[in-house]
Amino acid sequence: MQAYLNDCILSALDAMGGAPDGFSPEFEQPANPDHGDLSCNAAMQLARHFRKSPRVIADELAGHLSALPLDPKRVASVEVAGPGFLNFRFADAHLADQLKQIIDAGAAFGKTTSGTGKRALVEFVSANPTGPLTVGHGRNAVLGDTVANLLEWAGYEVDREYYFNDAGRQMRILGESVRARYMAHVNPDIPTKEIGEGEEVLTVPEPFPEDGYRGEYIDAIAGDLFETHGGDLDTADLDPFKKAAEKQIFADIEATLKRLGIHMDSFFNERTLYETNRVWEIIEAFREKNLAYDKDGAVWFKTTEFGKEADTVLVKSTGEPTYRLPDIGYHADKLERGYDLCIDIFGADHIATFPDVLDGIRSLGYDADKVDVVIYQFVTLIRSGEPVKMSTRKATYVTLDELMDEVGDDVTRYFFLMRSPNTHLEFDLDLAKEASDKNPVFYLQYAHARICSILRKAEETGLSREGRADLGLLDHPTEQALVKVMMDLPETIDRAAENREPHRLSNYLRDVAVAFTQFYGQCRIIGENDELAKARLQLADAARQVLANGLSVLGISAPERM
RNA sequence: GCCCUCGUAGCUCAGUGGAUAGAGCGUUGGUUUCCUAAACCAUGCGUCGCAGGUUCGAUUCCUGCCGAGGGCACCA
Repeated sequence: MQAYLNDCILSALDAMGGAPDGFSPEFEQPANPDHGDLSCNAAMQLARHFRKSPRVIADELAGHLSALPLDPKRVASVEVAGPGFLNFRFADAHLADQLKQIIDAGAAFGKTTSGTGKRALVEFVSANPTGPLTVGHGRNAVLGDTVANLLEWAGYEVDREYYFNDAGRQMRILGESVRARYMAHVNPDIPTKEIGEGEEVLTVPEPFPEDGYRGEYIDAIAGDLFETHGGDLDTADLDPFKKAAEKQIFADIEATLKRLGIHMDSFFNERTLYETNRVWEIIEAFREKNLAYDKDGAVWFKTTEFGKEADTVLVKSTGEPTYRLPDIGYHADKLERGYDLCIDIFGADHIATFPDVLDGIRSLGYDADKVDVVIYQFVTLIRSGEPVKMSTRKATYVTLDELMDEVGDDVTRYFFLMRSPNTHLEFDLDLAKEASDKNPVFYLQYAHARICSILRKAEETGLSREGRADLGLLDHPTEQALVKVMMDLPETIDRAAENREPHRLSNYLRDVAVAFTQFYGQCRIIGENDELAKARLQLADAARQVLANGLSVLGISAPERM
């Protein structure tokens, strides 16, 4: 429709002496229904060009448009309003036609082709296996998975990847923490000590590292080791403890993700980048380009070349690379795998780190424009009106599993998706628990369940929705409003995918549910004459389909009964 | 000090350079012989942080200031 009107306006402009090169009219859906179904601001844009007031230009445009003339099956009216808007009203036949298209597309309605033929990789979660996923990881996980879903609906072929490192300092401390707990299982009389200060004081076995992991899961892993091996494990060797912890924690992480409906296509271990020598090859490449040099026993990256205030370290004097080096290698690897788009989902604390990585891969000759970073702001947990400070190591956190136990899987996903990624998310636990039945997600699901109920009841009364119906009978304002909002699903998905902003879809689905509920409140289906009932049944079924499609993109269930 | 994000209704937040800035929650009142009341209808709620600039037009873009959060390690 917009393409059609675009052409019409351009030919009208030709008749008026032509528009400037490269001009294309802008369209928008007016917020106020009195302003029609689609409005165009061409007259205002061209005020300077024609040296006339927008109002006059709009009148002339409208005149030429009616002389074309406009297809009466699509456009019912065009009028000039406000400072010079051209407001178009769609013909009823057009709406019926759109509804038919929604019905025919069915479960595929909403899919677009903007990414067709392109491959995308979404990297998310990427937590090192040092503890259970927390609420903070939850936002990352749900955001990443939903962005991936959106890209799939926009036509991309999408892979989901989890990047991790099981070799660093954190993992060593993890192993030491488990080992100390294990030693206490073997010898319950082992000397203890106190670590931490104030309210955070914890009594631990003597070998427990000062900054060790305090969570109960550590002791559970140690307990399992003791049950399996008794006291036979050699505590001089840290490796078995680290391995056992990693294995168990990864299993827990995967189980949590599965509960959220998330499946990773691949796990990428940072170690690979060392085994293939890629990181050292990158350093050599940088040296050749005069972007790396030695100083104080470390290898430095000349980030000043890219406008930074200071150079940064690539390899510490201990010989251990900083995160930058493997990250550059990892992104190079992704791009070599042929992806057209690589998306990273990062918390706001990583906001300053990725420019180095992008500069790095760009200077290696890769197309850094294919990398897109989604930054989300932190989740602030509120418990009893107080913010909860979270630390994995101190075990003052709420796990994702606990959250799902409290509020349910669908609410958890929806909560993380209902706000823009770049706003701080205030998560009031008490509110989420106590008032969970007031969560908007239920409103969407309820609308879906209600339609399913109507469809069941219609079937019982022998009313069929199969076959041809006269959709032109749907002329009630609430029916037309519903069709109009349903038509927007593909564009909403496209925009949400393009901007990596799932909340656009959450908000949209609420609009659909509202439009359906208003229709439901004013129009009956069962009990009307057969022709009208059938048309309305198909309309309701289409609304059900739109809700179901949208919810599936969000990864939220669409129940048939509630 | 420098960088990033945010500042919109009592609260939590939407808002594509456009017309009278929206929704949920909360407030108050009403609605059920009727396809799900987990609902609907009505109701009030605003110096869009402040000041400039660009524009026919700015909550939206630019600059400065104020405020909140995050980041500025040989941590990730």
